[in-house]
Amino acid sequence: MLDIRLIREQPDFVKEGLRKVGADPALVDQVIELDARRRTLETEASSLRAQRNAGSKEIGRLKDEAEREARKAEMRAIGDRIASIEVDLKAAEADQQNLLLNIPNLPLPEVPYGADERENVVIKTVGEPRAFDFEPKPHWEIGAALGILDIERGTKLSGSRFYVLKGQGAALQRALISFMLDLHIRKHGYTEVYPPAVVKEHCLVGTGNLPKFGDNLYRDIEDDLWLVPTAEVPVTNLHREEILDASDLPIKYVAYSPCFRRERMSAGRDVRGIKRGHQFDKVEMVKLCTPETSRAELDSLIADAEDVCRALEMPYRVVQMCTGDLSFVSAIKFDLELWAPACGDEGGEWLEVSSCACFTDFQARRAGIRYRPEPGARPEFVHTINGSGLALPRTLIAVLENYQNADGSVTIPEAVRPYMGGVERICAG
RNA sequence: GGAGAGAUGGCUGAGUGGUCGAAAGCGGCCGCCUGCUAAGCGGUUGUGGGGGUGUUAAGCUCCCACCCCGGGUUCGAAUCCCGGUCUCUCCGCCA
Repeated sequence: MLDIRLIREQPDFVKEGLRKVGADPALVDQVIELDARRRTLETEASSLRAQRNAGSKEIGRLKDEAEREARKAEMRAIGDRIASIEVDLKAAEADQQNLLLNIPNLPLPEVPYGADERENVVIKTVGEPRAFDFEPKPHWEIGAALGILDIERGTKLSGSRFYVLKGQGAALQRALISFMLDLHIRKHGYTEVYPPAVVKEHCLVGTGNLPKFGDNLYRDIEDDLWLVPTAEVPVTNLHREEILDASDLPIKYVAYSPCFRRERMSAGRDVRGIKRGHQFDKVEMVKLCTPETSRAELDSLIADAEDVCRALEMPYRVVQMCTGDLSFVSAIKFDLELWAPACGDEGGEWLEVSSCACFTDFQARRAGIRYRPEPGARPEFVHTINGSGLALPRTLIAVLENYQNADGSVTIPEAVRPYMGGVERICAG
């Protein structure tokens, strides 16, 4: 959510930002209009309440019965006026809030301008795709042949976009999760969190998934709860409606969680293999920090995510999103992509395994996460940052495809072997 | 799932219709005092919104809302009534 004061005081600046991300700048004028109406009603209601408060206090002191009754009638009339203004005021507040919740974040000045994903910028590419002396197979063939991936039975259980990992396949995924968690906890200084995978609506409003993107979420209507699409949601909301001490910042959390997405908008896309499922696992890093440090904290979070790619010894690249491809909540965003040599239509594909972004105070304002810069100072909103470290099925895909051997076996990356009980390769049978 | 108790400021905890944004204590901050520390003394200490003044600053000032949330009664609600959420205790069930 944008600061209404910023919109009010620098409407042209906000419009320019909205234009860059492809949003309608007219939203600014709409919000300003609603805000003016809201403030008029607010002023009116508050002065009437002041009158009633003063009048009511007086009634308490009056002794003359007739005088009291006269005063009561007067106050009753004011009360009626207040009630009717309050109806309008509540509506105005709701309208304004509603509109504000649907306005995207503004891009940082450094974000390259572009209309859509075609104008994203590859920042760097690390590692060389391996030269195969045989035709590399896609992961769904490798997995099926090794008996570690069963897409048919996943579909039998739960429908399309579900799969089952078995034996060493399941073990490998579990090993990757443990490996990543330990790396971030021990080497990068994150605190591990195990959050609920089911949350209340306000958490999703806090992170910006609602009200706009509800159709990508699974929901339990019975208890009015939602399945999380990422651990970002519960972890960011950990400190919702809190005022943190400046000395507590930055807060660095890493969480493993299952993620659930309906993927209705991507029907027909990525149908082959396990690249895009309704349920997947992810290790997610979340930071809360001061505005002054957020840009540097984003860079270090990206470095932490990259460290996973490096440790797994697979080619990867970092892509910066242009203004037109930023998400609703991001002010700046970088994707990490692992190379998968046999995915895609023609000989390999970069798989998005992490999306690292700074949300400035956009989420913090929605979730009410503040900090006190100095003892006694006015609270300010923190900046939130997050990124995967990394997303699981895709990392698994990359391992299977990059580390496959001519005989159909898959070598386990060295860094993961301790988490696989020392197993060095997965073989058929 | 059944029965009961409760939810007040950073914390503990008073307050049952007006003078309560809320006693007291603790903690925090500022100052005084004191070889140092501790103790002591004085002051101060919630959040949000709106108006005025001011350079769309700092500051000053006035008002409103908030005692879990949402309704209701009343001239007036932390206080009374209804609904909800959460916590605790006991019973049942259970990985």
